[in-house]
Amino acid sequence: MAAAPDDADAGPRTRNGRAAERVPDPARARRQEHLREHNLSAALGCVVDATAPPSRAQIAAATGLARGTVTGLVDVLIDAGLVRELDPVAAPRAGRPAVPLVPVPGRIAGVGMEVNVDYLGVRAVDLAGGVVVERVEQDDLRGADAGDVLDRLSALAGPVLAGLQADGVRVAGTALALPGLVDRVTGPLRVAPNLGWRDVDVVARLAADPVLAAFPPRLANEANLAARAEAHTRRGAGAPSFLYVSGEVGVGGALVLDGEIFLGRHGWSGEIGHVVVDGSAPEGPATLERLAGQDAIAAAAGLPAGTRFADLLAAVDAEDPAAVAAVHDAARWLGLALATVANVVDVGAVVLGGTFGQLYPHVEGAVRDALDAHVIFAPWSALEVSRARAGAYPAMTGGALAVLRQVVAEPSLWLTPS
Amino acid sequence: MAAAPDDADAGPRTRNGRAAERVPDPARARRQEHLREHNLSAALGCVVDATAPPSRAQIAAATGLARGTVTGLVDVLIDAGLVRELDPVAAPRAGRPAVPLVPVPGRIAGVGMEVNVDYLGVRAVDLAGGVVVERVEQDDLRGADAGDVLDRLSALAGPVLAGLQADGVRVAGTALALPGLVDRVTGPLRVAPNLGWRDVDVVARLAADPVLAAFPPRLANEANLAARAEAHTRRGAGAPSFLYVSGEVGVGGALVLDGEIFLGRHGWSGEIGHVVVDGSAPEGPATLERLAGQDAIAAAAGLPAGTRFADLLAAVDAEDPAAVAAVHDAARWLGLALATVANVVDVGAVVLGGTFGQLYPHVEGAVRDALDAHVIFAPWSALEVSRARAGAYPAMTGGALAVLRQVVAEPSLWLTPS
DNA sequence: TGGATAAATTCATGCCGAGAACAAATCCGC
DNA sequence: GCGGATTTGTTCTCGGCATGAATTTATCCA
Repeated sequence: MAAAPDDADAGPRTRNGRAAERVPDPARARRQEHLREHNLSAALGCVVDATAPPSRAQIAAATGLARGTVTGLVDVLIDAGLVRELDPVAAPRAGRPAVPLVPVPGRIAGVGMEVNVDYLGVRAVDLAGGVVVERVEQDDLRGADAGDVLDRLSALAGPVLAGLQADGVRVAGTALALPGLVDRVTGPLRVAPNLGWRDVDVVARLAADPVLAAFPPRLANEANLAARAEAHTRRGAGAPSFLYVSGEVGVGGALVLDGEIFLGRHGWSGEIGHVVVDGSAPEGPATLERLAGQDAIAAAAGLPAGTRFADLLAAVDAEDPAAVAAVHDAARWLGLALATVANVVDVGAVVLGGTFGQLYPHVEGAVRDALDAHVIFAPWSALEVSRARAGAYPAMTGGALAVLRQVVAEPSLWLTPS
Repeated sequence: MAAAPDDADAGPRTRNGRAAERVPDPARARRQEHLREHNLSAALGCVVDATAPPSRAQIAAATGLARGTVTGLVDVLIDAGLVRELDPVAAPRAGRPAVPLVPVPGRIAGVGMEVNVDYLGVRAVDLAGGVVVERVEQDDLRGADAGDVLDRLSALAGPVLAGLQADGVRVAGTALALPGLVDRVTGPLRVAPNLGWRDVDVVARLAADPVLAAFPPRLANEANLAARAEAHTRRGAGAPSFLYVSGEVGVGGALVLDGEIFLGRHGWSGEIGHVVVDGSAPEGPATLERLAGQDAIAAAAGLPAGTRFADLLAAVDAEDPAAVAAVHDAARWLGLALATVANVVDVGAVVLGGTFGQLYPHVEGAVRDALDAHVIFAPWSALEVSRARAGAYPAMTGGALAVLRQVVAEPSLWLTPS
């Protein structure tokens, strides 16, 4: 097990190969130097992930470190320009007021890019979680040439990166979300059915752009990154765990466990669209995507092939009986698939995003019913069902956050202001 | 060179009184001491998990620690009686011969117990992985009173525990495997359908036995523990990851990721028997267990209800056409369920245990076909399919190993020979 | 205004891993 | 058979770093 120099990966590996977490991971503190790194990471993580700016004392309490130790760690982070003090806030109690600590905004940014069926775009997020800049172009990219589209993405993202650097923002890296199967590191895109892409060396193509060449993107599945953004918005009371469903033209998904995306060997986990829910369908075993994908719903609703989602949504909101029934049917299949997954991974919540999020009022009931009926542990612990709250283009945000997570995981790489 | 100037740690290293005061342990006594604990654990883990006895130098290489550091760690483990040196083995190369290190056999044991539909038993395994003692009783326990069965288990396991202690074996703890839904720690058994149990406070009942009362068992699902044993036999080239299927009367399963059992929130993961594979079945959505459980196969084979598995196996081995067809059909459903799970968790291998292991030659083909056809990433990375190799009653072994894992995880608790 | 309370800092202490030097034990070529 | 090469294991010094107590700072409250 040598060093593993690929730090573009999903974080440092422990002896188990699992992604390292912030606080409760004893497996990483192997050497003395790693001890320091680990504690720096824990302190920075407290500041970055907190919903309210923590004081040094709160960091000490959260990490279990001595207060004096935290003082030293925070000094380092402040000197590096990663963290800044706010003015002390008078508390409604006796004692010296705490000094709130926040990530320095606009200092370090992660850049998330996305190519999807209907749009492509780029979004930069700083350590404080704020959107620094974003560009999105709407277009129907089904069947478009992969090279052309990637060149177009370069033209969009290159100036954004250049602009960030010109403004003195350090770019921590980039990530690219794609609606298909991509290897977890930087391997080629295997297949993106709804784009019509197959075996595309995305990174090489983007490297043709001189600016992007300096920031080779981590590739990831669109649903996985969207789930990361969702996990970010739901942090707070501990790291959330849920099953995320991202309906687009296809049906994607991701598994979030304790705030971490579960990637699996290659990063191909969460393909809930390929869950087989009807094994005795006349044309052969049918997957969820075939029964509840956008095209299937439109067809069942009596809408012409190639109907845009907006039209379907309009029909449903107008309470067109066929459309409502079609959505309800799809929701039932979705519920069955989710119940299946829940039985296998024992997760406590389901989050519906993408088109299913937009159709939420019309799918929630059927999904709940299916879960209650088919999840074996439902009588003791019912699954929570909710709607995605990460906002528009969550995969772009998720990609940026994935990059920023590297900064938090290894703060020592960012201590020298370059 | 063990021994050395013994005068042993007559006093616990007189840490200047600090040791005594550290006992309170505020939530998490952190860092510095955890570093030592972690490295001790890593060293012991190397010795325990290795397939060939490692030398100090190999431990240093595997953990990344300095050789001198490893010397110190190993000294502690040897003094504690957890590890022992073997005679140096002349190597076919230059250099001082390495001193192989092995766990001391028969010194510390984990005890795994199991209650299943057809038998109950207990097995003790020591740190070296050897079976110290075991007792199994065959009986049909379907519908038997839970209290009676647990008393019987007490009568079986109590003397085993007493005997171990009489022989000077330190019992690290006990685990109990059950064919049902149990909370991951020691919560009550929620439901074990094939035993006909529901909401049984297993731990309390076992505590009625004075010997067992001192070793309250960790409860776990039978398939989960069987998978742990399977992972143990498959260690070697790194920690294995696979999807384990345990066919008994029902169909259970477990997810093994990097050598660890994936438990989920409550320990209810892996219930592959409740995967919905035929959502449009006439009587309502059908689970894998309903279509490929033992009773379903027997019925499809034209055998009377309540047929014993041995009779089914005999019919299949005799190439009874109905039986072969029934098994093949079940295998197809199994393959669909496994493909579904693989699409969601991106794992690279499938291991068939329990009855599916015994039927392996008759199910392998259909399972492979289904996986190839329905796993989205199969064209790039086909799933390996293999048969369980952990031997008889794997859940008992897995339970014992689960207990021993605690010893490896926190060696400091076992340093004082008590 | 002084005491209580809490946050943050300072500092002496000691644990622990790193790394180098050294000792031990073997193989190999001459 | 002898010396050098090689690898394992031990010893020892050094320095990093967390710790915990004492101290300082800053506010609230009676």
